[in-house]
Amino acid sequence: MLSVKEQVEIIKRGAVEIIQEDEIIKKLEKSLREKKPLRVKAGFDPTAPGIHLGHTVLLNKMRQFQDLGHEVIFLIGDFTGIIGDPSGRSETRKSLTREDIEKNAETYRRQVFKILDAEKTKVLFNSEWLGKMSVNGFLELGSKQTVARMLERDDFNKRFKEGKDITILEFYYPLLQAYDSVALKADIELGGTDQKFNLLMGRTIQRRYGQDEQVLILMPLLEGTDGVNKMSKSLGNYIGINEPPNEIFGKVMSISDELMLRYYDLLSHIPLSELNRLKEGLRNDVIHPKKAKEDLALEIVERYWGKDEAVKAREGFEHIFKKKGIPGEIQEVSIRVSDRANINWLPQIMKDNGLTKSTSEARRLIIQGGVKVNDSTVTDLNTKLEKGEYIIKAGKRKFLKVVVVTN
RNA sequence: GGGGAGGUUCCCGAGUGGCUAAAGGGAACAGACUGUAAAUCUGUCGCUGUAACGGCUUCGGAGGUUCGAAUCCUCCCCUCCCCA
Repeated sequence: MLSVKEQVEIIKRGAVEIIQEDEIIKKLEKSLREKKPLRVKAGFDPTAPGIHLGHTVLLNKMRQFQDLGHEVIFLIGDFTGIIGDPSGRSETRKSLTREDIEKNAETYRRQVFKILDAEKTKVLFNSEWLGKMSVNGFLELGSKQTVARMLERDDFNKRFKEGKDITILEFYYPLLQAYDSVALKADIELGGTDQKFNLLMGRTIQRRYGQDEQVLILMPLLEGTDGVNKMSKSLGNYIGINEPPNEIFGKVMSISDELMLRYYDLLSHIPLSELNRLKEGLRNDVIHPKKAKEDLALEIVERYWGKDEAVKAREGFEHIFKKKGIPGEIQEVSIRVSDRANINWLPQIMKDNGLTKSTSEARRLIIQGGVKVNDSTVTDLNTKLEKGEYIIKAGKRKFLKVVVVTN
């Protein structure tokens, strides 16, 4: 095991804030002395099983703890998920069934272990203890915190001042989450900066239950591909680690230069010295931003798909956009003209195969010059594809290979 | 419990009887320019092969008035504000 000093250095990299730094040193010292790993907790929502790069910031940190020999707990907040998170507006709270949660958890595991060490990861569900909590226990938990303290949380405070609804249930959320730390006797909890209040609550509640307080390690939130909002599936600005290599590559290439630096900071594993050299190079125009972005895209794809796929993705990208070619592997459909009227009408084909949502949209795209068949721009709305093979290009990145047969 | 405001197309937000598929902005998409970046400019942005000054669907929900309703009436659902 590494020395305390070395460990702290690794733990601190990338973290926005550590509460409290001297406590983690003490905990690490004790752990080293007693040869007892620290219990590191990180909670995940059971609703969205698609892991994207935003999640990986946290997961990477978890992995580092594993590599340092500590015990990492991947906590799935299934109990809270069943109730449905009340924060936010009247979004339909889909209460998840037991099976849903199991299924999601399974999907989670599969993806998460691309980053975490499966052998060393303990996956737990908080329904295990929250589900068994008695009313007495629940009330006791409620007695551990005051309303005034609760109202310190930004969004509560704001809503309270504006006279907006805050349900009692919402007050219980941070408490339940905090109780997880009690149940787990967590030494450390990892989370995004947006979770600061909730994680702090964990410390308070642990103290009230007579436990040592967990140390908080707050990780930055990764912006999505729009460069503004945090990466999330609902905003559609995410890059999922399960997406095909060329998709990931393409999405990374499409981010702004500014955002690229941010991604380098949060996602790249290259040594700090190298990173600094890169930034310097970009500043002095010695390194072309596109090259830097390619390297980043390559690194990210490689991490989740391996070197071969990453190189292939880059080649595919070059091929399509630099040489204006078409990708090596594209979706292929075959159409039988006699099956249905208009089945070979271009807008219909585009709609049927998901290139556009409607024939109207397809028509617009054609009118705007955004559709190519076999490399030549289509101008005729009445185009029908007769017997043969065609490559349709719709917009910048949608391709379809169509084989038309007559009967 | 009493009084008041409001629910409009992906989002914000105009619109108070026909000229409204519905202003404006944002997002998104396409084209130009590029490094498929950003910025900028231009265009598109409900569906529908008689693609059209056509038809159909849309303005919280259900009915009604009218030649005609997002706009008026009735009932219902929901949100917010003030007072208690």
